[in-house]
Amino acid sequence: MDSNMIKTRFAPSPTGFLHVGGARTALFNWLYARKHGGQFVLRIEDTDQVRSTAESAAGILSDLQWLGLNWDCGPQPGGVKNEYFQSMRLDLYNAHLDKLVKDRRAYEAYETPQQLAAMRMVAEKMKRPFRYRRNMPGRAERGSGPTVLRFEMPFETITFHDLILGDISVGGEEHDDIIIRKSDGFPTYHFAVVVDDHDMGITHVLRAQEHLMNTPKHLGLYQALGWQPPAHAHMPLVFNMDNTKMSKRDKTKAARAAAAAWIKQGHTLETLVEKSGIPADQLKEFLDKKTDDSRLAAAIGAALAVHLPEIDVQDFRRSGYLSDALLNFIALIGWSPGENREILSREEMLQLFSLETIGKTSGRFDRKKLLWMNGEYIRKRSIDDLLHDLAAFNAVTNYPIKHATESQQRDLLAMYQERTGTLAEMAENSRFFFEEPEMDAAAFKKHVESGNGRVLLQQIRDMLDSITDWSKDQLAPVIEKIIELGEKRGSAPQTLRVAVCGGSVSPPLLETMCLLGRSTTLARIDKALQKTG
RNA sequence: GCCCUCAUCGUCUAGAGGCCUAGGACACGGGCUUUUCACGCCUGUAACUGGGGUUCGAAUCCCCAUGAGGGCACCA
Repeated sequence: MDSNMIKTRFAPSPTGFLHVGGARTALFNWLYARKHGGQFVLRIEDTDQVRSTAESAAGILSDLQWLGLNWDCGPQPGGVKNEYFQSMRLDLYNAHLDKLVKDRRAYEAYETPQQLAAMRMVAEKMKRPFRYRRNMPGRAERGSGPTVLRFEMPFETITFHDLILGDISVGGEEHDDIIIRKSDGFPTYHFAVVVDDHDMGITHVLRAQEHLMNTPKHLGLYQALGWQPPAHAHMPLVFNMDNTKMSKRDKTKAARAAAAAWIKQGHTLETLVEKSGIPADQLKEFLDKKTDDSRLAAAIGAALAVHLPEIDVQDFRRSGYLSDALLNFIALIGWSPGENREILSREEMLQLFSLETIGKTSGRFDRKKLLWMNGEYIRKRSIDDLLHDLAAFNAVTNYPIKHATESQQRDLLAMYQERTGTLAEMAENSRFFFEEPEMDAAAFKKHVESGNGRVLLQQIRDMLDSITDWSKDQLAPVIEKIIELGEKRGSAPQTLRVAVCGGSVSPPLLETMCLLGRSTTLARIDKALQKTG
């Protein structure tokens, strides 16, 4: 192995789903490693015993796989915990912890959380920042509280060169002696990252700017352990359009608002319990903001047919975004390939990517642009590729298109490719192919009931009925004739469309009726005729 | 409160002292095309946060102000 080989990592904590921000961090690390023929490591930072779950780790792996961000070292999808889970590396951390204690760089501290809170309060009253230091007065006595290990930070200015932001300096008086081993015996994040990044030979740490102020702490640890630190690069953050942080709370907030609006309309809580399938007590807790479970938010959103903002990678997948489009869009927040390039394949991204072209300013997540880009991807893609995308989409959703045959799916993809922004939009709009549509009353009134709609429809029915071979070739000339029917060009096809599709919008009638088949088409026309009585 | 970072159209961005009358894309407006909805094509509106320097010349360099964001946990 080349000792100069570049090695990056993505190190999520398994306390929830993979967030788009995390996906971007993973992407940039992946790009950097792949571009330079290096390695990309995936490490699960599960040192928080309370919040970490195996389920969440598995979800992160599958989201990364969906995005196509493959890793060279890391957990095995579907496998048991291996050495890329921090909870499996306690011996290693303890060995280095012991060494720091022996070197007198780490020491025990005994304050209770309450005592620490009180100390912070005092500092705040004095309008001074609270810094825990070994030589500070009033430290708790041994045995008086839980035992943690703290690292004695040097009292000196720490300067480092960030590959994106340039030189960053933090004065000695700003540091404090961070906890490196918690009272439960687990290392804290700060300690575990340093040990692991060193142990795994990570050469470049590319992470979000929210970690910028952690870097001096980590550098202090590297120095104390006698290790060469990796290069650091802090990327700009991504926000919502209103400049708020993108978080799962956006989903719960939207769901609560929808529920409140529903109840305000005069509906009862019980009907919501029924519609959403959420037990009453859980629903109440959620609405009272006692829990932030995004699953409940999703159930409420589905029950009330309101769209919740996508935040996690799987939200975007369920909404019918293609992984390539999502990746492309995410890459362009904070990075510009130059030359006015925007739509980029993975290969092109790899070719154009560099740390120098990553910007410094934080960006906003413009869903409208993502929607446009997703449409571009759908339009440019082959039906074969779209079929794969659709399969991945169907695996996590439950629209009727899920149960369609491959040939039907192909036909639908061909029909909707030019007129849909997402697979979910297509799945929703194509419902009428599979189930009897609920008639759009306004459209029915306008195009079928009023004027000579009924007469036109009867005429159309007769013309269609005479077709023996229900094929595109036979249907095409008939549709041409239908277009000319009636006094206003185009009004007859609308009458037919409403009768057959249940609304005034559908793909072109030729393809639509072809896929629908003769008997269904005629039956729906008959039903519409009957309805006009 | 303290520390750190950032600052070009509504949004993502190009721009490394003269190529800037500031370019591209999304969004928005107008038009063409059209069996609906879209797609597509043409076209328009729209920005260098403010103030001081430096320089023959500043969106670009420096300083200050302002604004925005991040960090200050036994979370990562």
